Amino acid sequence: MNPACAHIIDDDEAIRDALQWLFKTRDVACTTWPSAEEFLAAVQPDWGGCAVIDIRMEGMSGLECFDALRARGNLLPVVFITGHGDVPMAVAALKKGAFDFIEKPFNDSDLVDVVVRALDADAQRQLAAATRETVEARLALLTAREREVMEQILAGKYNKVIADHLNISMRTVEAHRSKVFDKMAVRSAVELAQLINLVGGR
Amino acid sequence: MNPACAHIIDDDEAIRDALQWLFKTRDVACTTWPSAEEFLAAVQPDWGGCAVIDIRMEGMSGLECFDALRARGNLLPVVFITGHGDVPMAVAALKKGAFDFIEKPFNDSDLVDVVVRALDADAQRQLAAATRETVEARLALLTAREREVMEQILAGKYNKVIADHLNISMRTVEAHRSKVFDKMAVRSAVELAQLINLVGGR
DNA sequence: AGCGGAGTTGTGGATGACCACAATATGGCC
DNA sequence: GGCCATATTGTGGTCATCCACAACTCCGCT
Repeated sequence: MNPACAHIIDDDEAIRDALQWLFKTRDVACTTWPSAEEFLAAVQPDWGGCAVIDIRMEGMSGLECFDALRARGNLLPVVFITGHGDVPMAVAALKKGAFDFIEKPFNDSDLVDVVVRALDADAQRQLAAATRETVEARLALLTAREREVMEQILAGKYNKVIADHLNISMRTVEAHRSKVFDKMAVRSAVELAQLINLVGGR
Repeated sequence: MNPACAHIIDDDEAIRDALQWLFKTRDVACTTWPSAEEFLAAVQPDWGGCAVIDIRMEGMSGLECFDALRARGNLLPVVFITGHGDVPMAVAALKKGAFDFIEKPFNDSDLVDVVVRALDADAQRQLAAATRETVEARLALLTAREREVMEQILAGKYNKVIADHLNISMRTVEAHRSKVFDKMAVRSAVELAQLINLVGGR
C-alpha cells in the first residue's frame, strides 16, 4: 500500500480527526482506525509506513495490538501515544521494539517529527527486507545438493576437498558450483559470500 | 578488570550498601562509587560488566554520566534506577541505548535479573569486540597499497583487472594479494570476505 | 653511505577454477 | 511410455591463482 503512510489507531473520534488534520497539514499521508481489531483485520504484510497507536482503547489495548502485529511477523514501526502511561509500561514497550512512546498532551510538531523519523526508518527497513527477500528467493531455487556444495564453497574449501567430502567426482562439484553461481546471480565465490552475509550473517 | 562485575553508582550510602549486600548474596560481583565523577575518573575501557546508575545525584546526574561514558566510546550496558523518573526521561534514556530503566522502589529479584541479563549482554558484546579488534589489528598491518588491492579483491575483480585499474603489473598485484592473505591470516578470498563482513560489513 | 621497508616486476611451473559439449542414470509426473 | 528435473561423470581446453626465487627502485632513518 502507501509506502509512507501513518496508520492512526485510536477509539476517540475527536483525536483521530485532529491527528488526521494535523498530518494532512504537514503533508504526511495517513489512514485512521477506530479500533485495534479493525486495523488488524485490514492490515497487510506489504503495508509500509508506521502505526500510531493509543494505548488505552475499548476492546484490544494498544499494547496488545502491538503484540498481535509482531506475532504475525509485521515489523511496522509503532509509535505509542497515551494519556495515562507510566514508566514501566513505557520501558516495556520500548524494550519490545516500539519506535517511540509519547505522553498526552504532546506537542504537534514533536509528534510529526517522530512519525516522519518512523516513516524513514520503515523505508530503510523495507529496502533491506527487499534485498533479503531477493536473496532468499534465489536460495529457494537451489536443490539440496547445490545447497550442500554452496556451504562448502563458503567454508573456503577446494572443489577437490568438497568432492571427497561428498563422495562425488570433482566434475560433479564443478557442475553444482556453476549452477549455484548461476542461480544466485553471482560471478565469484567472493560475491556469493557477500550476498549470503547480507541475509544470514550471524 | 572483572569481566562480570556490576558497577553501582549512587550518592546515597545506604543504597550503595544495600545493593552491595544484595548482589553479594546473589553471587554477583560489584563495585560501588559515591558519584559519577569518581566512577568516570576510574573507569577503564577494558572494564567489563555493567553499570547501575542512580539518575538523581549530587553533581553530575546519572544521565550525564551515561552520556560521558558513551562520549568516550564506552559501551558498558547501563541500568538506570530512579525514584523520581518520568516517562519522557525513561524513553529518552532507552532510545539513547540504556539497557534498562527501573523505578524505585523496585523488587530486589527483578533488579538482579536485569543486572544478570546486562552482564550476559556485555559478555557477548566483549566477545564480538574482541574478534573485531583482532581483525582491525590485522588490517592495521596492511600498507596503503595492500589495502587498495584488498578492496578490489573484495569487489570480486580479477588480478588482471586490478592491475589495469592501479596501473601496475599482474605480478605486483599477486605479490600484494599474497601479502594481504598472509597478514590477514586467511587462505582464500572467501575467508577474507567473511572476516571483513564480521567487522565492517556495511 | 648503508640499511631496511615498501613497491615494483619478472620467470617458470603447479594447481585450481571455469567453460562448452556430451553422456548416463534415476525418479516423479502426465 | 515419454518428458523433465536432478545428479552424476567425462574430455579438452582456457584462464586465474598461488608459489619459490630473484631483482630493481625509491624513500626514510641512522
